[in-house]
Amino acid sequence: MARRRQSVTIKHVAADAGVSLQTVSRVINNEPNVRPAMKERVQASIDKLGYTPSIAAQRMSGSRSYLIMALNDRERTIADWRERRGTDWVDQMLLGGMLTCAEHGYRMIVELIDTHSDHVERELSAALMALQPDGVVLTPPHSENALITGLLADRGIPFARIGSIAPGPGFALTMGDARNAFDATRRLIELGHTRIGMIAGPDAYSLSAWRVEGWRQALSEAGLPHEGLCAAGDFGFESGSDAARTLLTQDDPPTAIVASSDQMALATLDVARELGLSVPRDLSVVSFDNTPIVRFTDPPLTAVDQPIAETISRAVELIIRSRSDAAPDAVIDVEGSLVERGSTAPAPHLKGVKRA
Amino acid sequence: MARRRQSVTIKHVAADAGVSLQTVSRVINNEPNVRPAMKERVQASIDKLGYTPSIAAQRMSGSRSYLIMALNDRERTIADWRERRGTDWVDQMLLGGMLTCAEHGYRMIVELIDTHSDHVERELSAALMALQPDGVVLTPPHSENALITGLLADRGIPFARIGSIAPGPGFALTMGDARNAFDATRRLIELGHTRIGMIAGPDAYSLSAWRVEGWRQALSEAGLPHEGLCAAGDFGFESGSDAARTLLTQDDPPTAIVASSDQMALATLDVARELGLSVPRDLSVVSFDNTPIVRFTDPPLTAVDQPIAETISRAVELIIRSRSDAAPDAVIDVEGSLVERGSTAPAPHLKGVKRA
DNA sequence: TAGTGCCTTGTGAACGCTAACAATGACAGG
DNA sequence: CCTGTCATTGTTAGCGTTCACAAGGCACTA
Repeated sequence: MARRRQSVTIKHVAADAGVSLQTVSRVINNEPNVRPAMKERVQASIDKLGYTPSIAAQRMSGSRSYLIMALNDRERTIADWRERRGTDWVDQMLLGGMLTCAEHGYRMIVELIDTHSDHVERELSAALMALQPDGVVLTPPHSENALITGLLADRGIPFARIGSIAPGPGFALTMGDARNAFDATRRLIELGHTRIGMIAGPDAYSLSAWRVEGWRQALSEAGLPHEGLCAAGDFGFESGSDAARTLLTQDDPPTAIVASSDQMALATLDVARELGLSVPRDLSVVSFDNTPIVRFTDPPLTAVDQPIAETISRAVELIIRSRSDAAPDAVIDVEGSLVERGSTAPAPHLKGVKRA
Repeated sequence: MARRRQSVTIKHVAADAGVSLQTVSRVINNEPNVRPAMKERVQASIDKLGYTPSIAAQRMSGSRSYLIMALNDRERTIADWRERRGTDWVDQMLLGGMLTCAEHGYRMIVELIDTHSDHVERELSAALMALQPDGVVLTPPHSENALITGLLADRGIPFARIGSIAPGPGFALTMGDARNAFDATRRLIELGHTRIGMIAGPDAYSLSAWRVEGWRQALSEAGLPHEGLCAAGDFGFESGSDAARTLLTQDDPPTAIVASSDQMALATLDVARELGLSVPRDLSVVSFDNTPIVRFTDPPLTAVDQPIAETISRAVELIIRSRSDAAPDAVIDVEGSLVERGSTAPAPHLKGVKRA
């Protein structure tokens, strides 16, 4: 009820140390021209009174807000929540991003915005005004949204596009999706598979396209077919079931499937079981993301490890550092890897497996 | 580089509408005494210019910050991240809390603080000053920390204690841990189990104690023993393995185990496999939390559904509403439930199962 | 008609902090 | 000894918003 003002302000510190406000401000911000003795005296007062600057006031006077805004797709986030899916992105983002922010004295705040909405610009603008972040991390599919990147570039706010390979304004951080899909497919080919299916992600995500591209290229190089072997989902479990069913119930079904997300791979395991196929004996499955869940499935999933947390962490560092350096837009490639578990095996010798 | 001031401020709106700043402010805050015609005119200017208030400035002048701070245990969060565990709390909190905040025009920001540190007060104080949140959500084990609750109560900041049943300052929101543990144990007894083990959480969490209490009470009521059947972990996978091993390698091992977290239940499945025990034939397992992962294990886990997201959501609503109403401290009980899956079955008929 | 009160709008001051500039002092070079 | 330069500190104004209060308008009453 009682509107409580800031308990200890810079004014109190200044009074206690017997100096001007500005001097205290200088100490707080570690500015160069302060005599060591003075600095020490002020610091003592700060410690004594337990003073911490208010970022609201700092931001007001044109300084940093020490806030990095992570922009996430609202639709997808809500869907994840409703269906009680694991939230691969959100938690990785938070953990990787928040901890890195904290290391540098920053904070991360997650903001949800609909990508497909007509109000993207409006909403983003509002969020920027309200929070005054020093930088923004864009996750797919926002990373590809020209309205968003344009607005941020216009305002001169440093930002990073996660999972986007296209050069352009801001930092682009890719996790090598094409290469990872290529390697995973290549591995399946080495295991003797000749019909290898792909469950792609939604079109709005350019990384979906890159994964499909890697898969297709590996097949081409080996002279294997890809026609009719690709079905698309939305990264979620349900859509994965549909896609897997489509692929596995066709005339000459694949003996291996690369799924563009862990959830869709889980769905593939379910569908396989339903069709009487044993994994990995009759069907090999490789998933993308390698979120914690895949270690505990039956069988544990061979997965492409997409180092999401590390990528976000890198993004945050780039943004924070870009304040001091002149910010050169750059494309950063974070290395992924294939983690082999129990869901992949040599191709079945008996061709044309019958289903239940 | 160029220090960019707020693009559209209240001043621009006032000029555009030809009124004073205060009038615009009144419209923004939906204050009563504004003539409809006036309100409409100002609103038109706001829409036209795409104006959004800066929360920094709002907070500066003593108004709300529209920020709710969620306080999480830093140690545990970092551990979750390092071990690539699923983050049951963080993502549920975010999803439940953030969405509810958004509905009311608020934002949620997650702040990590070490509970065991000597600097709790210091860190919390700093966070409060920096962010000026309108309310705070405390998750275990912070919910039990008198230093934290005391400080918040002193400052008159509304806050909620998640997973704490003790009355005291702030809202207490419990998920009925004791009752849920009781029900789960009761169910195992109905299935004919007579030796039922418990893998408890760490002492710092009072909900650990409540779960143990529920388990013990169910056993007592049925005249079953509990001595030597409880081992403690830290909610994480590794500690769960140790605890499960301790319970299952004793002379007269339990035929059913209630684990205080999904991760520890997963570990129990692993240890059972390692010892040559088949779940649920030789051993029934019930877990706590019901995070998404438990649907996909082998076998799928019977789990106590702790409605974390809903609880956080309730907490946020209480906090937001407490601004207007006089805030009566209250204890809210959110109903949990038992979700039966494949990891529970009637007690094995052959007693004294030998292990490999 | 003047007085009373409410409803509506406007006016300064303040919130906590920093940028820009001014002022002070020390020290070196001429 | 004077002057210029640099390092250090202080002073003023302003960031965008709301609070407390003042002022004006109108309707109704006496």
